[in-house]
Amino acid sequence: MSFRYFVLGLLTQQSMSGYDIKNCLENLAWLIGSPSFGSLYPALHALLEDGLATVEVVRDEGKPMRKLYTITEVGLEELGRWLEQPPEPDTSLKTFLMRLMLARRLSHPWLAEHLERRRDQVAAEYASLEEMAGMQEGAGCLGQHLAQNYGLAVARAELDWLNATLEQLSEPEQQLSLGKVQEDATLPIR
Amino acid sequence: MSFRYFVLGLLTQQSMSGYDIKNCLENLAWLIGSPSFGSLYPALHALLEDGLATVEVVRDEGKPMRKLYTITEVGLEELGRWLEQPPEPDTSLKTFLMRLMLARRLSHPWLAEHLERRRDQVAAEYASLEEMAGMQEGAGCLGQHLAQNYGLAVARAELDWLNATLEQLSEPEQQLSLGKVQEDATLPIR
DNA sequence: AAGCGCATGTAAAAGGTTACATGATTAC
DNA sequence: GTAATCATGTAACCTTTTACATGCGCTT
Repeated sequence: MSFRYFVLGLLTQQSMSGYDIKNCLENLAWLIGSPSFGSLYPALHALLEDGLATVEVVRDEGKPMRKLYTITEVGLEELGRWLEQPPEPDTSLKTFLMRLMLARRLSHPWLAEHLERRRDQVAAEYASLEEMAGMQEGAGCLGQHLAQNYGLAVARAELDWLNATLEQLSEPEQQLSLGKVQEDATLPIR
Repeated sequence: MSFRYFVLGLLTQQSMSGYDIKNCLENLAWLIGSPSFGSLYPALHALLEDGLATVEVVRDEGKPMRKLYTITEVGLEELGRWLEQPPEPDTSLKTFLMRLMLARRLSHPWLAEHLERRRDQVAAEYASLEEMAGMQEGAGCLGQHLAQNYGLAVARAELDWLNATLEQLSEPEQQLSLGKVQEDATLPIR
């Protein structure tokens, strides 16, 4: 399950509690989904058991107790292995974005490869949708026509973004126009 | 589970076997996913049990036996009920597209409402992503920056498409530029 | 006769959600 | 004192995938 690794990746940015993680994923639920506590807490327990993270009970005055999870060395290695896992023909936007979000831990060439892979996948989907649309040539019922158009529009937007970003990446002096980006910045938790 | 109703909806276009359905969804796996046989066949059995569909064993010469599923009157009613179900704050593109694909069975005003609902949802997500991006103002680490941009680009494309389509819908004489659309056209199965 | 594409199906396992249970603290 | 927010956790349930099992008919 990839959520497990994504959560592990989030811990590289900041030690967090289950509640923190939930809050920080809530904002992105649309893009990558947000797990329920019923799966999040067990996932954290599993990270502990596998030695990929450690806990520390924190007692801030005037606040309920929290359990801060921190990634371990072993966790970092395991995460690295997941991030650099080969091909994986996964068409899901979700998985792509989960890895993209952890880009800080990615080498520059790996990032480019990640984006290129996505571009190739989307391009293939785009072509197959176009072919489907061509096959029906004015036929095809309303719903399918609409759904195909929708899919084509989204795919086109993805391809444009990917191509533009890859181009920026290939100009090393530009650094993606992200000169101001702080390497240690974190997701807003609440 | 919405897949069940979607499968039922596909049967309104054509009587199909489980294998047919799988093939015809494979093309759209990118957009709405394709269930495995392990869930598809049981789903079809369930439709039978509930009287929403009937089977007929077909033996074409020189071919293995197939089970053709056909939607019943009761199935049509049940499907109608599902399609017209109220709000449902579902942000998933998948569910939206599943219903959109069955648009033929939707009344014109219902279709517009369906699109408007999606537009409102996407607009809300867009706003919240923009707000998040604003909060970080040049901060935020590379990955989050990229993921947010990606999400914004996709949302923008969706909004453009939805607005354009809604506009076309509001010009009744245009009929969505789909004058040639055949009401009885079907999805290509293989 | 071996292998492949068609075609259907089941059982075990994995993964997730829902609903529930608990408890501290703050605001009204 | 009671509702709301913070915070963690468990168990029952539902769904889905994975892996397996089966069999026809065509081609080599």
